[in-house]
Amino acid sequence: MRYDFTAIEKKWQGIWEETKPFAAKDGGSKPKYYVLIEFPYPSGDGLHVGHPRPYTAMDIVARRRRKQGYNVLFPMGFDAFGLPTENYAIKNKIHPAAVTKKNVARFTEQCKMLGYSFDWDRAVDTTDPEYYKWTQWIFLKMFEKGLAYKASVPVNWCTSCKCVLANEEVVGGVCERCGSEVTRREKSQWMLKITDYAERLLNDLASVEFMERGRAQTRNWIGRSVGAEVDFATTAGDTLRVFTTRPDTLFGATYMVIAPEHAAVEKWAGKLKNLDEVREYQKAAARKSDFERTEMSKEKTGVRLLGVSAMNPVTGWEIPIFISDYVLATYGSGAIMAVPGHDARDWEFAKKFALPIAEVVAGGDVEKEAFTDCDNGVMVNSGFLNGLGVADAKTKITEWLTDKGLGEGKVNFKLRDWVFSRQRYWGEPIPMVHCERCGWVPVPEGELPVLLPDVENYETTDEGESPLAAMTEWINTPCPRCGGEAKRETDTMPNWAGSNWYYLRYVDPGNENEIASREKLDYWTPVDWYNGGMEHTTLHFLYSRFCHKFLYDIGAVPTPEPYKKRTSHGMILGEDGQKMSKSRGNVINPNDIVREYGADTLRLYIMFIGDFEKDAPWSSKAVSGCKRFLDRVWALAEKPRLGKENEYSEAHEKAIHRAVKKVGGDIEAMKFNTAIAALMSLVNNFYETPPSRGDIKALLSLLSPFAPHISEELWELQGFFGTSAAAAWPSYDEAKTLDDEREIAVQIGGKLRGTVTVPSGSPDEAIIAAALADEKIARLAEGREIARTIVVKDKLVNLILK
RNA sequence: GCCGGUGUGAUGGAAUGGUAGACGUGAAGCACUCAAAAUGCUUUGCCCAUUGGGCGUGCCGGUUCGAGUCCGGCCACCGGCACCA
Repeated sequence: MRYDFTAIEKKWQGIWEETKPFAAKDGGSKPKYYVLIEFPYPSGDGLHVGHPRPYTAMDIVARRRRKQGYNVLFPMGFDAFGLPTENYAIKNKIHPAAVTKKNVARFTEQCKMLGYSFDWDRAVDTTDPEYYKWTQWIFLKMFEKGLAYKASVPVNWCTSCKCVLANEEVVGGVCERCGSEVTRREKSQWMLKITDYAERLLNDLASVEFMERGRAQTRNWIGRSVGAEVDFATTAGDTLRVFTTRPDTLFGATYMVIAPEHAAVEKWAGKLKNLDEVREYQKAAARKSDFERTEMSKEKTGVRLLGVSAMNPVTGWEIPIFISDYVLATYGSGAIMAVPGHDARDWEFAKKFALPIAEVVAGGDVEKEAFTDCDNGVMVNSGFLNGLGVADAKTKITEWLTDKGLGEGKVNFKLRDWVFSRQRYWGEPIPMVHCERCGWVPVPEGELPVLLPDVENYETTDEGESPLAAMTEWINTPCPRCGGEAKRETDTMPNWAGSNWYYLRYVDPGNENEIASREKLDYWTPVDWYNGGMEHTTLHFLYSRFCHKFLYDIGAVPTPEPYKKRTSHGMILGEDGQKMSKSRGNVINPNDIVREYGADTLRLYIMFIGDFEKDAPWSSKAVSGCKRFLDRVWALAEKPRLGKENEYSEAHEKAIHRAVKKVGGDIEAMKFNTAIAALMSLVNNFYETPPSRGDIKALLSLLSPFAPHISEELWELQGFFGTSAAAAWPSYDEAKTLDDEREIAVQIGGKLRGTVTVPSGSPDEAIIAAALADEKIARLAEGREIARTIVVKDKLVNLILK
């Protein structure tokens, strides 16, 4: 009989649909294990061949865990709010909810086609009001705790999406989603105080198992720096506060620079003798896009404020103040003390404006260039700091500043608060009401969810207002506090809002009274293993950790971190080695592969394709290698075999024990490619010496997480007990993985000169004797004294000759 | 510039400091076949050669009996951050 993958896969998918063998039970005697993949955005294009990589990987983990006796939760859902759906709806004049429904149905069907063991009864959809009710509830709680606030801030505005973007969504000066230009706009926006959690998000990363690449990326993004704030008195009679990481160089501060937007300019306007010039510079800076402003190669510009100057608190010098766009308004206090002797940017600026450059750490030549690499230097020209090392000087000056009330130690972060408003339709309404009398008032919890109303037009207005702004009867609502006239917030949440907490909902998806019951959260959380894309490290992954920590603080969840272990996969590239895209015409559709080779072959190939963490180009040719492997398995296992079901043949016992060890270990290390290679080797062995019934059973049990349909079919054909999915993962005996005899490499002076075969575990002397007994080795060693021998048990002997 | 990662046959990629190139693709050959496909088996890093030997993991050094692996210094590519004081 031929391997009819189409019929087999259809048959088993039908059985799984009906008997739900992968449904997770809340509680029980087995240990729990929560496996999570990032739920997809159900786009109109359907599943991309990139999706099956993480899905298959985690399906393998989930299926293996079940075989190991765990109670496994492996859920799936849809992150369905978002722009593409909205744009599609606008273009085709369909309601986004209808588009979403269709896309979700298609994704679901495709996942089922690939045989994933998701617990479909727990599927969530972020656009379901019963779901977003809780997304809104979390927002209300954040508002209650002062973590959600409305502020007028300069925001990133995507000119094409007509929408505000979070900093995380701007990549290289353009919109992460559409690649269009991003400009600055001042807008009143809901903000989330993620900065309050910066320290914890950074520190607690230590308790998450995560690759170094991801940790480093998170560290960069949070951007913690330690320094001090210092107050400089000014001739305007006030003080100017700066942040510096180098308080030790305070004696070298010869001028100050403030950002063009700094409030002090307005405050001092009356005193400035060159106000016109200053205004001109401010205007020019405002015109520039962020991207232009931050271009490094650009020459420094600035204007000196005439009429106001500052005083260096330690030297007593009167020092000039400049405005320049190399100082950012949004970091620290928007002002710096410039130490041209020890900062490259300040040095460049000082040279251009002919400002004095003071050396305060010995060792460089500050006239030639800034001496910045001076952590081990010694302080000079620095009064009471002279002779101290840089580190000691930092401590001493910070103490001194604190004593005198001139400043204090301070930690700053690059991380900014999260802009949480979007001027779009297809998102969760922000459950807030604005009342002239009471200000911003939260919608009472009992009135959640605030439903998205049906509107005629989904397009953002040209003024940048949400389509909801045109819905007067929806907008006008009594103030929940005073009952007076009030208006609803018309902005919606960004599409990250729903994905912040979805893993909590899977635990208890039908709960009408809370996010999830405490009992179920206690049982299932934290997520044991979470796999997702590297591109979400500073977006979804960071956001959801923040959200989770907040929920922990208000007692809504039992753990401070949502995920125990995080892994990431590489991209599947086109055959040309380029990113797959419609415009390049190098897109592989999983449906085509399933039709031609079957789901099991696709699953196997996508795992065999290469190192899971690295990008890998698709190869149409190489797919057939995996199909060939399954054909070979089929041909072996469809025949009746001799022997007992639960015994291995003598010929293959060792190979099987080895394969069990290798495949299991490789799955844990996400080295699926070598796990499959080990299975292929085992099958190659079976072709050399026919396997027994028990040998076949072991092979199918190991293969079952990778290629579940064919494994199940052959399992049934062989009449083995139960199903391959439910059968226990085979155990191995270390002693049985070892050969009786070992081939020992014989080196002379470190160079391989031959091999000898000795019994396993032979003592060193026996190995040396065997090596010297070898004809070739004996010849090479003849007449020369052996100065030294190195023996690596069961592996190698190295003879050092004089 | 800072942080992180990667560099191995024609090719995707394997190798806890211990026989480099597992497994797969591709290629070549043999068997089966009228023939082809499919399948099965064999070979396949480079160079010289008769046994055999030399050279090989981006480059240059070092440590070691022994280095793809560890250390120092470079080069290239990829990713993140980037005038963050």
